[in-house]
Amino acid sequence: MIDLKYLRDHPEVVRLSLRKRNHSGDEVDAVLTLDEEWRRLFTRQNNLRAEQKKRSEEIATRKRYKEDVTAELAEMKELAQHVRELEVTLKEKEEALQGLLARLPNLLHPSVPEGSDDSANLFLRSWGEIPSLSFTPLPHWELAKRLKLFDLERGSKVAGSGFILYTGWGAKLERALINWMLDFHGRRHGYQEVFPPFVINRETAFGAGKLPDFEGQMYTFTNADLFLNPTAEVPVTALFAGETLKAEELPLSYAAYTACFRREAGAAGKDTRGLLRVHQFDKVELVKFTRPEQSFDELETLVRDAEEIVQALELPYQVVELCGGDIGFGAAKAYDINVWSPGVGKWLEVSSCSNCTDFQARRLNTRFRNPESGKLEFVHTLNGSGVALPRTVAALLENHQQADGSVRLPPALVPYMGVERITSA
RNA sequence: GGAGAGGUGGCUGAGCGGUUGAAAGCGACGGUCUCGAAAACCGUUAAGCCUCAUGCGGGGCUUCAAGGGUUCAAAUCCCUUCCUCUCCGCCA
Repeated sequence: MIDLKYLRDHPEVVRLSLRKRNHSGDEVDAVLTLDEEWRRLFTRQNNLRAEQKKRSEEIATRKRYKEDVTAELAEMKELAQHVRELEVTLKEKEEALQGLLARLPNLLHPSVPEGSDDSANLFLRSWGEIPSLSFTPLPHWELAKRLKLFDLERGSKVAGSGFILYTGWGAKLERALINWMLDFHGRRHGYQEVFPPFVINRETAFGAGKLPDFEGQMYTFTNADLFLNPTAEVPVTALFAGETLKAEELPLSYAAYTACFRREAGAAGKDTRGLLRVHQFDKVELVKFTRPEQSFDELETLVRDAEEIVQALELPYQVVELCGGDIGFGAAKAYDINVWSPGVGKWLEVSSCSNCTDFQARRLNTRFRNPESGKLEFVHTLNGSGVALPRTVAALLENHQQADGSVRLPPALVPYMGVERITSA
């Protein structure tokens, strides 16, 4: 949520930020108009309530002296009715205003590049060499078939297309990667491990910015008002909703594994083969709660932490900064990590790291007391994949495939897998 | 799922429908005392919003799990929902 007061004082800044995101910016005027109406009504109601309270107290005193108050009670009845009516219209206005505000994306950091889609994302750096193989690299679904790593048909049979059944070494690799990533972030970068629920309620989904506009991307239940979690960012960011964190313990860093569920409605075809786009996937997510002045520095270390994962997996990657048109709803600034996939011949997004500034914290009401000012302030929240598994597995298989059809495992994974390579035997 | 108990400020915990935004205690902060500290004593100690002044600040409204209702007036009465605890049932 954007700060309404800020929007009032700096409508131009908000408008420009919206335009950078391919919005018209007219939302700002709608908010301002509604806000003015609301304030007018609010002041009126405020004054009426003050009168009501004052006269109620008078009635209380007069009754104590056994005076007759029937005339007053009649008048007050009318006043109470008036207040009630005003309350209803005020509430309508307020809900409309909140509705508009809840749909405004976060303010972009001024450094975010201009651009309407991912083609305008800014290349920052790359790491590793694209392997030059003596043979034609196979795509991961082909390797998986030969090595019996996952079974797309049977996954479809039990749940539907886009739900993967991992088998044998494929299943073990999935488990190994999860354990290794959690250990890695815990030991090397000091993230505290949490294992959140895989379902989230409405408040949590709203707080993270997934509602009201992205409800369609989540799986819902017919017999409970819950959602299957689309990313661990949602439950972990909401951990301290309504709480006040201690300034001295910030920044707080958490690493969480969850399965992630996404409807990906309408997505089918060439970009969705194998593990490229699925309805359920595993992900280790990194979440930070920071003081406002730290958050952009923390974003840099967050990306580096995620990069170390793909480095240890020996996967060539590039880091790009997302442009205004490609950046997520809650993010003020974001980076993607894309690994090279020789079998598919594409860069695959395996991580997205965002600074959501106070956008989610305001929705969730997660604050800290600033020791300098003594005031309560919203924390900043950050999240980043560290990293998402399916495309990482795809890139791992494709980059480390050998001429003999086996797949070499990077040293980091060997202790977790118990073997140095995956073979069909 | 059934039965019961309960949800009040940072915490513990009072609260006959009418100066109770809320006693008391603890904690925290400030002060007195002290060379310093402890103890003792004194004081301060919720948040959000609107508005005036915009330097401190002033005025008003809201908030006692959440939502609705009764009433001139609700922490207090009624209804619904959520959560916690105990017992039962079911279950890996």
